[in-house]
Amino acid sequence: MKHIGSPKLTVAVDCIVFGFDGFNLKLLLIKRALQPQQNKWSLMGGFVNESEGVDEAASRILQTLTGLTGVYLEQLHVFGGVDRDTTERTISVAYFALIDIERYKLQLSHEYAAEWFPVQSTPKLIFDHDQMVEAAKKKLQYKAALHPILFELLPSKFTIPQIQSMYDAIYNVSFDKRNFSRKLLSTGLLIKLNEKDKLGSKKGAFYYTLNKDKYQQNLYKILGLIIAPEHLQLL
Amino acid sequence: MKHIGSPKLTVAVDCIVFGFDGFNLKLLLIKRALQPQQNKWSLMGGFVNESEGVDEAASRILQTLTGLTGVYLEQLHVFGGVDRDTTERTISVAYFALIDIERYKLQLSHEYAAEWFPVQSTPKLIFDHDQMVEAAKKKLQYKAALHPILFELLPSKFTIPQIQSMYDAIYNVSFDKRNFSRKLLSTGLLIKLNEKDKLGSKKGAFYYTLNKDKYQQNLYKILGLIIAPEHLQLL
DNA sequence: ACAAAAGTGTTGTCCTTACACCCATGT
DNA sequence: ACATGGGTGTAAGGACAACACTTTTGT
Repeated sequence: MKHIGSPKLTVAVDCIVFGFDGFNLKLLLIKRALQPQQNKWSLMGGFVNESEGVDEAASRILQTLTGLTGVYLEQLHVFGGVDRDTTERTISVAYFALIDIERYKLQLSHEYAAEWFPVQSTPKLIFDHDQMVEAAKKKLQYKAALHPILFELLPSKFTIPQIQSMYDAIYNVSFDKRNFSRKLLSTGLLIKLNEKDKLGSKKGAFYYTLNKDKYQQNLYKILGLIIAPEHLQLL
Repeated sequence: MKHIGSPKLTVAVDCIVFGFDGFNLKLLLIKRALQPQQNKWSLMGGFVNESEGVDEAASRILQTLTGLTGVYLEQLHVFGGVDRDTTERTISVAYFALIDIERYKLQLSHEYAAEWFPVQSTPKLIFDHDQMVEAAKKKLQYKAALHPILFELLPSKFTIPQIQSMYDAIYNVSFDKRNFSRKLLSTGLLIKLNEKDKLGSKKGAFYYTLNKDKYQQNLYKILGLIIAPEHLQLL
């Protein structure tokens, strides 16, 4: 192979953003402003420029389309098939993010065409974006079984029943509440507050906050959290 | 944003190939044939063409440089920093693979400039390839703790002590041989043969083969194999 | 007073770990 | 006969799952 000019390709980034509103797991989608496929729903996507890193491009694109800043984005997978984009040959680096819907409610204002959809009932998306979402859901289930990442989805104050409904939603099961709360509290990641949330029940449920120091330390650890690894059927 | 021509970038692929020779975990490297950085050691890399998928490009490049075919390659990560390639702006999709060194010994003949290095003593590699190798080692440790993937590294016949020395090598520890073999056998993935390997000891160790059907079924499962998740300190 | 969800306690089972001995064989 | 690594057995402790009842309060 000689040193001729190397081939150049269009490189895109697409962001899968998950959120939780206290009841349902949701997905952030946007109505495409540009051709082709105008007005169809899609993930937040855009092209990587010559002058920026791929990770930076992802942050920039997410911010441009939704106003969201400071969101932790993680690489998911490269979708590089020849025919994935029907218009021109494009490879796409997919990213995914978890955010607390309430916290970003203001940032995600009506200036933007982005909207939350329950993950069970999303519209048909353009290109191979549905595949990307599927891959992201699997990765979320996989990681959440081992790492306490789902706290990213929660507001700064939350109750244990709220967390459980999130786990229940993500795994489509309902965990035993006694064992669930015991396991959760045993991590030492939660700090009990003296306040109660009275919306979900008559009795009210105590609020907790995240012990942030401990959370940071445990992010890179594996916790065997909540769901028994043997019950997972994913890669 | 208007629909102007989208920016185009050079997209490369780099392959990190792990192997095991019965004693040490090894890494396949190649002496670079082309400018720049000629004659320096590097991963197997090349450019993605307009007409091929990224995954296909990875297979093609690995085959071109080493003769290896039919190797399972898995996406590792995209390295997309602006300055990672000192020559021109290039993004690289890194792949990693596990192979049984003996099995591919013939394919990997002297026509090719690829060589095996013990992972502990690899030469300095070009660009950010050392970072890629680090990331691949972590991923290997991570995945191997949960999935029985390390069998990919083993020849069709192998002994339990051999497997253990592989795990010991990968995690830099020495597991208790009694608990190790019990745990391993409890997976039901191994079939005992009537042959013994007499090279490693006077007594000789029984050979086993992989129960392939069961292995395929379990690949997508999580097994909590060998090392206790709590002891892992990796992401 | 009753319905509805929160919260807490116990027990048995299984899995994991730690540890000690015997076995087969080449020299 | 002895040294070397291979192979097995067991008992104690810890983690997990299954399960039932009391508490609080809005209506």
